[in-house]
Amino acid sequence: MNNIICIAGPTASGKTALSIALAKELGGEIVSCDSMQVYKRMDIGTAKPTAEEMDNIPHHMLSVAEPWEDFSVGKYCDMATPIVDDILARDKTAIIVGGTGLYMDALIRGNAFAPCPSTGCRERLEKLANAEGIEAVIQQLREVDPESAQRLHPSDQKRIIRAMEVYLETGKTITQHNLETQQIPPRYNPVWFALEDADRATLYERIDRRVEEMLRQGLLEEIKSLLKEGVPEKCTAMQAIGYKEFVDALAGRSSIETATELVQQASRKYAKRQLTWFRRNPAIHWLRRESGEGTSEILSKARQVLAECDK
RNA sequence: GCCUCUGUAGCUCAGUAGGUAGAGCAGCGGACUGAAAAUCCGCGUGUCGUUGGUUCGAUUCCGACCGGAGGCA
Repeated sequence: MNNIICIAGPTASGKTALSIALAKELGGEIVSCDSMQVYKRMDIGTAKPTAEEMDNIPHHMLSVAEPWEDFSVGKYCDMATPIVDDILARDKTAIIVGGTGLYMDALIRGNAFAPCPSTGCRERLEKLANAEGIEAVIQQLREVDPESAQRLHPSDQKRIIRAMEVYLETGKTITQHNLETQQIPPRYNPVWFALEDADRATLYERIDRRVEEMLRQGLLEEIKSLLKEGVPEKCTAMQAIGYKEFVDALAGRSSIETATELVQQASRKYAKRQLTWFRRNPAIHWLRRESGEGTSEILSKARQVLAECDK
């Protein structure tokens, strides 16, 4: 009997509904795996489940950080791992659900991340890149970690700086670090699910409708009050889809209509990237939603897979 | 009714002095090890409005027709 279940899938694919239905059936608890639902007071735009939807099923890792905090995969794993262990210790099923593939993989594999101390090292590298161009950082990286310098695209400034930072902070190259973490066997062995629509257009329609629904539920008010309490416009949380675009509109840099379309479009692209991430996970059982199918059909498909796994 | 402009990718538009065409956006595919709802890479998907004519060859030149915009009546 496997007592960890992962539910992945693109945005607006029905992960929340499935996870709660499964939790009721199995006596499980839900661990959210979403890089934006961790922030407090960002409820509507991140599509957090409401108290009514949760229906008394325990939910973890929702609203655990302040919007101005810099959250990260590392923090997520540090917080979520003991929660999962506790659920298992109480002999209940842990249902890990969310759309942030990096976080989910890291939690399951028990990744040890290269430390990220705030010694100003990253800032210095960023300054160098801005002043002399990223080529200067690539040059440094090439000397200590030629594999990374070769592997990373010259335009991918973020990863180039990160690679150099890891070396400067730890004395070990990120190449070596990655190699070592790959050797470690996964911490957990879950049953993997991911949701997918038979027809991409159906997903896109659902995304469009959901953005409109968020506006009706008061997304603009939510954003206004975050700004009012002093959450900086450029912090990580405000980079979330549905926030950055409406921040621009509220500041008069675009219209609400334009922002709405941008949010819908960004969500479509995001859904595509999520699917790309999950597709390369061979352990995933894909729950394919044919047109017109709802949560009950998906739930019974999941049930079948679980029965197979129990044999 | 007449005159002028216009019709090329899903959208906005280039272009071919006649040799079946290319940009941006959209879309599709991929990468991803402490910002990941972030960041980055790759890929043109086409009855060139329709139909005749000229031509070895027409999206390109000529005619007619159809659709759109404007002007004169």
